Amino acid sequence: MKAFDTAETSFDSHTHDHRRCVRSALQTAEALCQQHGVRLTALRRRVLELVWTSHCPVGAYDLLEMLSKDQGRVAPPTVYRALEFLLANGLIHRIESRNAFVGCPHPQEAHAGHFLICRVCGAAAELSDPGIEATLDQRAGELGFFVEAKTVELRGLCKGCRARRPDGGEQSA
Amino acid sequence: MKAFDTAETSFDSHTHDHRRCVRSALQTAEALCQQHGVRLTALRRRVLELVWTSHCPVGAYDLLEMLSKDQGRVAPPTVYRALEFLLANGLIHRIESRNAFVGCPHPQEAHAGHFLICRVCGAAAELSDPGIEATLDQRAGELGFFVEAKTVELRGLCKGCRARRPDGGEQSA
DNA sequence: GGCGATAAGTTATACTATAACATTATCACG
DNA sequence: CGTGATAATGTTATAGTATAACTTATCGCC
Repeated sequence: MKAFDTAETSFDSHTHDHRRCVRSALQTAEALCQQHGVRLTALRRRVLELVWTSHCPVGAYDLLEMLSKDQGRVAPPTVYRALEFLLANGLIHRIESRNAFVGCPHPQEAHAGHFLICRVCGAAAELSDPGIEATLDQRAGELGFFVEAKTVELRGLCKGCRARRPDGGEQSA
Repeated sequence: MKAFDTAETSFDSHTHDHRRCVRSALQTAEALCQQHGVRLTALRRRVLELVWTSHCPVGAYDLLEMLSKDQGRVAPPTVYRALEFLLANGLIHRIESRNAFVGCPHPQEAHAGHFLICRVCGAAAELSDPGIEATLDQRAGELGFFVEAKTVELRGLCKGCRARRPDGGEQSA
């Protein structure tokens, strides 16, 4: 597996052309679902698009509200089922420490998502680092533990937010 | 920092003398709170003791129910406030992927908790591995990210549960 | 004993997630 | 086509997790 990260695009939401992210994500999703013989229905596609509105993890009830703007009234299971599908097919990741969801930028390759999450701008950047994987797997292995799923979430300040407010978000004195 | 893990004691709840774990945790907590000039009140102490009933992460509402057995009726803020205190003082950890809490076996040293969580027996073992820390910090650092908090949770099968049911918990055929 | 600060009690409510069952859409096959 | 199996969505209700806001009690200190 090759190293991979999205810190540049994720923590730079203001300047990069985010529509490209979205378009690309949807295209990849279409192709991948086709290839796997699963159905990216209009609803699922729309939820994926909504998750991709930004690089910030978005909550299920936020999605619910956004969805309600299109369709009329929407109930929780609708969005949770779409999320379940997207998770199962690796198109999004769940951020456990926020109860929220974020688009996966490289769903082609099966992988656990490792995240840097900025507490100021809220963006989540995905890492995929063979070093991290290897270290974790090795340590678990030594203890006889068989790993099925990994959650790695680092919270703090991204480069940009650090530069803008070195104190980390307090009002400036 | 030295390497550290609790896989033996955590994944071996049936055979080890768990009362010793509890007693030791409470003693350490007393000492530490004294030392830091914070108050381990009867309530907080009791909640810590309840969290330590086992090596399995326990939910806030489970604690609520247990507490109600002692005291009469107890409302959520009571237990959440105690948990908040215990978290702030490093006496317990929060397991994000379960919305649950587990006692910290070495609260003397400030550290992020890294966990192995068995999906069969439910126990959570804490790792503290300089290698993991270093790898994560380094990778974040390269991307200009300042890490304030880490969540590392590996879910799967512990050694014992693997031996008992290689399939991982399905009914045997 | 009175005062300020910290902790706990109380009530209400917000947020997150799923169970269970009814209905509709899709697709393979005859 | 039609029809029946399967998958997807709609609907209603409820379970599970967490916090806001305000009141009362307790502690430590002068």
